[in-house]
Amino acid sequence: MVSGRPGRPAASVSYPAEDGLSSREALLETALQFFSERGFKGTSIRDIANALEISVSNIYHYFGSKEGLWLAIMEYSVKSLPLRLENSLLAITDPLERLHALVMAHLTVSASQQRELKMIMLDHDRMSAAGVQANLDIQRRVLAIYIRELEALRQGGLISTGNVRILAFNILAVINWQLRWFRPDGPLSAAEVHAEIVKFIFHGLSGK
Amino acid sequence: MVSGRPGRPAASVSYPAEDGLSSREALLETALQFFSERGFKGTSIRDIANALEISVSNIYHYFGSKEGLWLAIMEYSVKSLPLRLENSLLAITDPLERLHALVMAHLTVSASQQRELKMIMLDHDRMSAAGVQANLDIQRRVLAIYIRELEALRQGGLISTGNVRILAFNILAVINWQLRWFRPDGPLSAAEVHAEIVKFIFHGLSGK
DNA sequence: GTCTGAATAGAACGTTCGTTCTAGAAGGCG
DNA sequence: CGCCTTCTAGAACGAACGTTCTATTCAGAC
Repeated sequence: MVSGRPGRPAASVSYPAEDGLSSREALLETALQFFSERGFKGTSIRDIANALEISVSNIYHYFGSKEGLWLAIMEYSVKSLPLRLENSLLAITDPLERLHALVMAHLTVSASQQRELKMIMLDHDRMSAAGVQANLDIQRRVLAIYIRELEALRQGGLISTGNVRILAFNILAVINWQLRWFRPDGPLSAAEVHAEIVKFIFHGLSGK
Repeated sequence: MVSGRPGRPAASVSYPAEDGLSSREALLETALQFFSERGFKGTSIRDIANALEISVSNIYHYFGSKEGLWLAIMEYSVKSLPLRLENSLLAITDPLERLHALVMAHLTVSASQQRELKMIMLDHDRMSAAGVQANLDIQRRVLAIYIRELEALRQGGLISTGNVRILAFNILAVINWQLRWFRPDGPLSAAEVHAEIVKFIFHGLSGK
């Protein structure tokens, strides 16, 4: 024995984490904060470990690698996005109502998982194949859902567009862009922003 | 003298650059390509130098630092964006026509400087204060132009919105998002995409 | 009580990073 | 020609990076 205090924390003081989080949970939470603010390349594992005042060994113990940590965050959150969007459509048949429900569900998830969704939007960092592939896969599946719903609208004569794909990108644009500029602690409420976005998607500048 | 081939290239072969670009111009072009694809943090100066098969010393000779190279690209391109947008409005008085001209000008610049504008949109890389400040400054000035024009529309009773700021963000969303997904060499023409975007901004899903 | 495995610390490794330093080659000018 | 500035190469440096390794402590099973 040399010195220091390795091994489990002394039980009396809740050591590494704020609150009652386990080390693993604290790592996920802290990594999420850093990744969503500074991206994958912009965040070092020492940043994360130092913020929690623990050793970097913990990251390798729990997640194997830096990318494993990224994928673990994706796993418990963002990965479910396509399914959650599909679920919002289950009981609805009217095409316009379906799209409205889809957008609302998307905005709701955005509000509750702003940082997680920001992570997959910063795709210009290059992580190794598996990581970037997981990101792209989720984005593709979400895009496919929107295209499918818009195509139904178009065939029903409810919208007139030359290209549903461009339309889908435009809708995703306003939803995803909001992740960049909206501040939950700012002057605007999430409900207010969501209402404006929905209005813009369905009627553009001209309002309702 | 040891070996190798330092000094100016042998005049017969146009050495470092493809085509007739000077070393400085070739560096700007190559750096632009890397920065727009992989961001500031994701691009190393050795990436850039190796792609041109020259030494990293050139970057320090011409630009002083990695960030100086970034700022030089901004200087000769993106920095003029706010002015170019203002110029598009000079002869127009009708508020709706002004906004239309603004959007068209913005899309035109986007088409000719897609990579440059992408650079300032990847703001999640953290470069030192001066660099990130220049980025934010440009984005703020563009936002201010849109807000000013939308406010004029609102006061003229031509649009009904609860918040022109959100509206401005929504318009910037579709314009900037297009930088991410549009591929000039893809199946869609720029004109086609621009027309759809304008239609979406002014009328949303419902089309014209 | 002893053993085993999970959890943690801290040093160390090899690589890559941005940058600096030293020096050589070419061009312009007298 | 000789001189000075510009341009270029390449080695080297210190810091930071992701990762590995070794060692230690605690909790629980027996």
